[in-house]
Amino acid sequence: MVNIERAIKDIGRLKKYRKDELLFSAQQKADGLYYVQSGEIRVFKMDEQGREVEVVRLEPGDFLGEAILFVSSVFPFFAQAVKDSQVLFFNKNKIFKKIDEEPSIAKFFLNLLARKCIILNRRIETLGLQTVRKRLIQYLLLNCSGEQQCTVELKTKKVELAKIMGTISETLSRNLKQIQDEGLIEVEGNKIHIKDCLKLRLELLS
Amino acid sequence: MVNIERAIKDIGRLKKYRKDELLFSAQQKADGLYYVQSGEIRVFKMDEQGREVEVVRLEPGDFLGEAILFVSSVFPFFAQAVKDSQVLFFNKNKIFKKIDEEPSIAKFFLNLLARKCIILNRRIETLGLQTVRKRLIQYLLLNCSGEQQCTVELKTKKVELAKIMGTISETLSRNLKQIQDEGLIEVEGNKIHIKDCLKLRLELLS
DNA sequence: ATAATTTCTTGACTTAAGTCAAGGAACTTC
DNA sequence: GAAGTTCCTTGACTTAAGTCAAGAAATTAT
Repeated sequence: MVNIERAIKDIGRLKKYRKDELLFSAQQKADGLYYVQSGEIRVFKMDEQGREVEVVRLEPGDFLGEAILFVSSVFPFFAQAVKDSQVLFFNKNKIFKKIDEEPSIAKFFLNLLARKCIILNRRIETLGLQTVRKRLIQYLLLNCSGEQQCTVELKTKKVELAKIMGTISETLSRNLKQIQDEGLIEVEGNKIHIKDCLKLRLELLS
Repeated sequence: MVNIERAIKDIGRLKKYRKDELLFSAQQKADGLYYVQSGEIRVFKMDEQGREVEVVRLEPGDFLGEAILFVSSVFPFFAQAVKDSQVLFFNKNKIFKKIDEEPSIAKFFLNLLARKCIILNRRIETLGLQTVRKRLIQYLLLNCSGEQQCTVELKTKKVELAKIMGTISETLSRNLKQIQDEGLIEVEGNKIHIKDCLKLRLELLS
């Protein structure tokens, strides 16, 4: 597996972006995919009113554009460096050529896409929960280490987190406060300490 | 592309299921993936209270278990034939062997998974909308032909559809009625006729 | 066809979530 | 370190959605 990753990195071309610089815009031709090596990337869309809506935030180790690569030809969103960042860019044609030579490369990407599907399915299950409270608790549980006591660090602003959970920042704020008042979590800036993971999980049942 | 599909079908083993028969249960070892040729398959989970929660309903041409195949080893859900059905079963090992011989097989599955990711992303966007009304409209628009006037046929019971949209059947019912009263759609059993696709789309902006 | 389920709709009511507005906390910038 | 942003929280209020209960409508079974 280490060899495959090495082989894959060999196809990549290193690109550097300064803070706030765009990696690409929506509607731009998608001729490859990206792998974040350092820094932080913000992926967002524009809604009808022209406001930016964050889709996801990427950290070192994350891929971007995998799905589009094998299906469509233009990016459906924008990508922007939040900090100075280094990414590897993989050209579509190079990858396809490499797959012909080396099938394990294909398996790597199959695994990558499959994992993505699983993550997306989890998010769908989360969003399907009926109350913001439950969606929030589920979100915390999915993003924590799973230990009895642990900490979830929010990488986005609360407005964005609210949007991701299908609500607004005020409601998110109130729910966080309520769960905190019940002694289940402790909010400290963008860190949320979970006091008792198991107890929190039980909240989803009621 | 036709050849690839033929090559893939050659690896598959035909399996027949009678109405209500289970294809597999949750926690069962996932040693392959399925392709629906005829009939209808219901995929569902069990929630904490032991109630069945439908995940998706599959029709001829649909795949099942693609993502799990390349990642995990057990199915996270149940699959059951709604009608007498014929499916092709693809053994995991056979697929992996075939990929080594024939890279285009890999590309087929890459495409399959990538499409799946895109569909899942759409569902996430739908679920992220704040009102049931908007989620419902978005759902209709995503499942219609796109023509000015068209019909969406609901394949599931309304309780299930409600769950998929993160709400309950009563709320779904009321929303459908309201949109109908506004003259945008016409509900006729499990068929929903869209009177004016463009007008309906405009509803998402407000 | 008739009866028996099951599924869908509707009404009255409760609860959760969104809106608007204001103030406070935490960053930036100079 | 003060001024200016931007982001977060809180309160009062409105609107949307969930709950419970009853009855229609549609299926399925007899």
